[in-house]
Amino acid sequence: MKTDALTGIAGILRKNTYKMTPQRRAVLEVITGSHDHLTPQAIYRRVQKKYPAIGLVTIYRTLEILADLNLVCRVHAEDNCRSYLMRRPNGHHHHMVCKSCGEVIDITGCNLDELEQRLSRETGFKIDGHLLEFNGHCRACLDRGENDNEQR
Amino acid sequence: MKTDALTGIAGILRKNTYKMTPQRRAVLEVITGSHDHLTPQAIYRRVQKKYPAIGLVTIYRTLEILADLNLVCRVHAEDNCRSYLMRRPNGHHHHMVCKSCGEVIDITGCNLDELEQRLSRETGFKIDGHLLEFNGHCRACLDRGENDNEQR
DNA sequence: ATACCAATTGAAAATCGTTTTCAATTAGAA
DNA sequence: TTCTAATTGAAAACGATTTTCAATTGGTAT
Repeated sequence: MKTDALTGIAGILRKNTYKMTPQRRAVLEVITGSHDHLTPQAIYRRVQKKYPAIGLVTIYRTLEILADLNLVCRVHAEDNCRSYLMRRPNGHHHHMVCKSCGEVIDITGCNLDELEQRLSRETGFKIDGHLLEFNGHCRACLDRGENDNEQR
Repeated sequence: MKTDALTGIAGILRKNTYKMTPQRRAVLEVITGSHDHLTPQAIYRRVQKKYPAIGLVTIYRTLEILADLNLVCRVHAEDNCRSYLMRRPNGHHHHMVCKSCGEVIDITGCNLDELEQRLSRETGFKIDGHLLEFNGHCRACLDRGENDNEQR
């Protein structure tokens, strides 16, 4: 499964004149292996365990490419404006983020279309899109006290 | 009207052991006078026209206080994670931002409660809040070509 | 297998936004 | 007017991100 996904991604990269390198593979493994949203720094630290020579710049560059190709999502939390997540559903979706552990749940089917249409009609705005994220605490964190600190 | 609002704010500041200074008044005049969301830099540039000696640090410090007192809103847009806006409706609301001119329209009544309740029920999450913003182009910009560049 | 070229890499420096430090100034209560 | 705590601006510190550049490497063509 993991290998399949990565070779698939390798193909997508090649199609766009990008190359699959061990560094990029390591970054992808970290992102794929996490259900949390991770900052570039967090990804860096994790990748270093498997690939100590990697540079932080490479993380940034890889993330930029992956985001351009829509392979990863960039999450905008209130506190932390930049972290990344493997793109799981293919279509339009949003995220619900646990403030304690960083767990992210995908949400498909936001019912904002009718609101958008109403707003458009009332204000004359042409609405291109929206940014929607829910934040709170997941069941597991609630159960064990929910007072954990933010993960970085 | 302008003077009234500012003296009202002066009172709120005093109640919280803050002082009303010419610098803070200048910042407030800029924010009050704009219907766009403004970055600290943008506010700085505008305030400088009336008050050239002001320091950028003062802008940051003033914004922090005003946001703490809930007198201004901090807006998180996709591109720009930090800009400020006079707080207009008092309760829960969101913004619709024009990508061309920066015009902001307040939206009260997002119908997300039922979605939140459903998600909560289905996933066990305790949802604290959400981040919602619409972006697009306002009527005026559409009419005159809509190709303007981003404002900073 | 080999050669080749464009893409990629890491280190260091540059840049940007933001925060901290500090000594001098100022608002506003007494 | 006096006094004190709050405020100010400059400079330095800081952290995140980007740019520059010479050296390396992936993958296609041979």
